Amino acid sequence: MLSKLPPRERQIVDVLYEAGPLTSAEVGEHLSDPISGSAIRAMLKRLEDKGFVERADSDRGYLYSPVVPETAARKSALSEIVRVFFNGSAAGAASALLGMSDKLSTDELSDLEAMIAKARKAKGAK
Amino acid sequence: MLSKLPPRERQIVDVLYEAGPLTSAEVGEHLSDPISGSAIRAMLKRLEDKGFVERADSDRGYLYSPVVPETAARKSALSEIVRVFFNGSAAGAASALLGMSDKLSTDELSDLEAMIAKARKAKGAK
DNA sequence: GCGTTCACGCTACAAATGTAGCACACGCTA
DNA sequence: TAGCGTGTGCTACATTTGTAGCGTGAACGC
Repeated sequence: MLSKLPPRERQIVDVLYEAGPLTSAEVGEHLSDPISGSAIRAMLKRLEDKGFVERADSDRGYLYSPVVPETAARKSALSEIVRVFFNGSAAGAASALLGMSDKLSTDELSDLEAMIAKARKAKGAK
Repeated sequence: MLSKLPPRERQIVDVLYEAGPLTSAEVGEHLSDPISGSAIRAMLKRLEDKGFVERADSDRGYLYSPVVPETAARKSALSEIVRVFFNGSAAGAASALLGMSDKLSTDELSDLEAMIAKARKAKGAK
């Protein structure tokens, strides 16, 4: 689980999820507070040893990417928040999300309504 | 920010958010993998020094609680996830939340629909 | 008054983390 | 070939974490 990672390492895998496969140098660029290249490489190695990231050869050097599929990581992260901050209520979290950002497009709102309709339907069917 | 905390300390503040003000002993009870009482107290002290938790006297001993208001912590945590896993789209995250849990009550669904309607309205007004 | 039981804090210490520096290998170019 | 620039890894080291043990003082029961 990602939540077992120390802050810096967590930050590294985060940028990996955020910006896809990256070289160690690119990871550094995406970091808000920069550290030396060798420091990053050391982190990456530790993460690799722990099994959180994997790397592949490329003409530009090694490309690192997270091992845990993004969908699983998402789910895990969301569950965590729902449990800790919303008393287990996914709907509460969703609601907070809606209230948080005022920059939702009409399309997005429609999509959400569709999701809700679907959920309701599934419920009825059951 | 909570994301700067090491895993164990993070875990401690999490139970504090989850279960409100607690004594150090109670924190231990809420921990999935138990550790010694003095270990917990040491953590709590560090968290206090760092300014993440505060404590108040009570007849049953000190009661610890997070310093950062829960609403702020929620928002911060959600933003984090939205940025890392959903490319900045809050709607995407909300959608994932809906899809994740099949145990949403009709009431909750209605609430969400109301939120959406409100968001749409605000958008139109703007 | 005396032994217990809590609730705490302090000290100590092993392990993990965060970081930098140095050295090496490879591909290019003057 | 000698001299760069790049991309890597290894080693070392200070700091931080994670954890337990011991000592102390207050509260409680006998």
